[in-house]
Amino acid sequence: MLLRVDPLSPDPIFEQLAFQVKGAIARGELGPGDRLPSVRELAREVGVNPNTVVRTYETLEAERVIVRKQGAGTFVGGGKSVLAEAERERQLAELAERAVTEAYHLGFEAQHVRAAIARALEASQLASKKASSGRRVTRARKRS
Amino acid sequence: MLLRVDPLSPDPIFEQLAFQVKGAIARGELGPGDRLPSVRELAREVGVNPNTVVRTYETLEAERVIVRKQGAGTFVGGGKSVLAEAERERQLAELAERAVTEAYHLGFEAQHVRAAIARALEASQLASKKASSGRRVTRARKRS
Amino acid sequence: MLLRVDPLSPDPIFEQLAFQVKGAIARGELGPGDRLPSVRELAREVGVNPNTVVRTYETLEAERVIVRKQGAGTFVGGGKSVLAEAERERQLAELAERAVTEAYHLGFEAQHVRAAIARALEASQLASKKASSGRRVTRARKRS
Amino acid sequence: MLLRVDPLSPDPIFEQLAFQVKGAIARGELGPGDRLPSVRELAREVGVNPNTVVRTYETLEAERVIVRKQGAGTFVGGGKSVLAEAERERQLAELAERAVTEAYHLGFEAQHVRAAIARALEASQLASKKASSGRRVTRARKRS
DNA sequence: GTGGTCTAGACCACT
DNA sequence: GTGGTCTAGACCACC
Repeated sequence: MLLRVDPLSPDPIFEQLAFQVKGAIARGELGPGDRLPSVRELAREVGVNPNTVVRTYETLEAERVIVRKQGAGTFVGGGKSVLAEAERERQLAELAERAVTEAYHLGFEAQHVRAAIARALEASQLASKKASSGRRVTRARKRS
Repeated sequence: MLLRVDPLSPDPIFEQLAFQVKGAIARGELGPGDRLPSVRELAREVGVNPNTVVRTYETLEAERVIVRKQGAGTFVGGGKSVLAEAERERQLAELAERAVTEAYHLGFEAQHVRAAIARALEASQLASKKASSGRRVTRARKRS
Repeated sequence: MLLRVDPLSPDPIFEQLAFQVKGAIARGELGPGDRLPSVRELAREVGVNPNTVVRTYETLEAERVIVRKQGAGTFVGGGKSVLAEAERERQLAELAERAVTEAYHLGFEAQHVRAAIARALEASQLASKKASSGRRVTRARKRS
Repeated sequence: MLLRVDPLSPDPIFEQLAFQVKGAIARGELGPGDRLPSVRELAREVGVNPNTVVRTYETLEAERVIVRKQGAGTFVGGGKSVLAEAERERQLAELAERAVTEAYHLGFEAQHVRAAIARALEASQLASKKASSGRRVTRARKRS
């Protein structure tokens, strides 16, 4: 897994890292049980303060994306959302509305939005019907 | 137009308000030339400091969504994006990737994401082929 | 970098400061990645309220001239315009017309305007064909 | 003379009008002694409050561009700047620096700036060596 | 330490 | 009346 930070981005570093980890999982590059780098290791790799990596892992753990085990390390979680069905639906609707509103103000039309979403889905695990087997194939390829 | 703020949200108040204005425009509830509430009026309505509303309007003006005219009021702008094509495409791709990644971690699959986007598009101006006439129809309906 | 404000100017303080920062960048005294004074430091130096400096930095960030990074500082941005070609041309034509009209009413003739523009170009990064190397030379000189 | 205001412009209306009058003079469409519309007439033509036109004429009179004569009307002035030589030079240098700095941040190079200035000069009275005769020719043509 | 947000309240400029 | 600017001072988030 290769993470990098863009020092010219307005987004906080810990958020950039957290989003990249979530993206790697969504693309199948990382799966349940996979071990993440230690705080010190990752901090050295991307050249940031260890505190910032700690913040990244705290954020991801709060979202149940990863689990940190004392003395053992940090691992990708099972991927099950712990939210109630209604809350999940609400968040999905909200992020969809957010995307559509922003796209509207960028001057795009419905077809462009659908195409962009299709491309993003294609790049993710969500493209294939059988997500779990698809993920393993991807990872096997990367390791060969 | 009815705006409200959630004081418990991690998003700043001025951004909550700005997004709601952008949403109202995207849904066609507000169109080019329409007048927004005065700074003091909106501040009173939602119970925040006038400076916070000023901040909201500043943000929206910087994005070319509205224009503020001293002594006259604040109005919805023309709506044309002034960004280069490459930048617009980049922002569209980024917001699509973001939406898909978040949806994945909420446990949704491709079909759910497409459906949510479809619903959001339906609620927006982007649903109809002829956006400008669509807006007028929507507003006419509200008045009948 | 030495900034100062003229309290008697009709231009607002935050704009005076913003223009001086843009000028320093255009002259090559500041380049991509360089750090600007902290909000509190600059506020103390020029004798204004920190909020006014925040306003300056917000304005410059909205124009993509600088980036503000919470906890880290404020830095000069990459410098690439994200505006569409047509918009850039429109703004260039407008500022040229404005300059020429003002010069006319000051009683100057074409040759004076061309000479003044030539002098201003000479003092900027735009004088040399290779802008990026030119900047480094300028800064190296300042340090010797 | 045809003046118009852009309600979507962020510039104050009185400034838009004042700049257009100065532009018409710089282009030779108006010359010394020519009569400007009355306040009420101009206010009706462009559809603004008479107070705004009063403000426009006050601004132009303060800059010695026009003269208002009680009961007679408002006329274009002689065009002589009343500023000291040093102050005129300072203002010319400042407006040139302003234009160059803005052009730099729009991503233009020296040649583009020179070309834009050349085009603006061409559209103005400053293009011809003999400004006064050139102006009269232009006006004669318009009236024929 | 850095920037980010918000309140409170003043005074000015424009229509 | 409208928006525009500035000060003062508080508290929070990030590194």
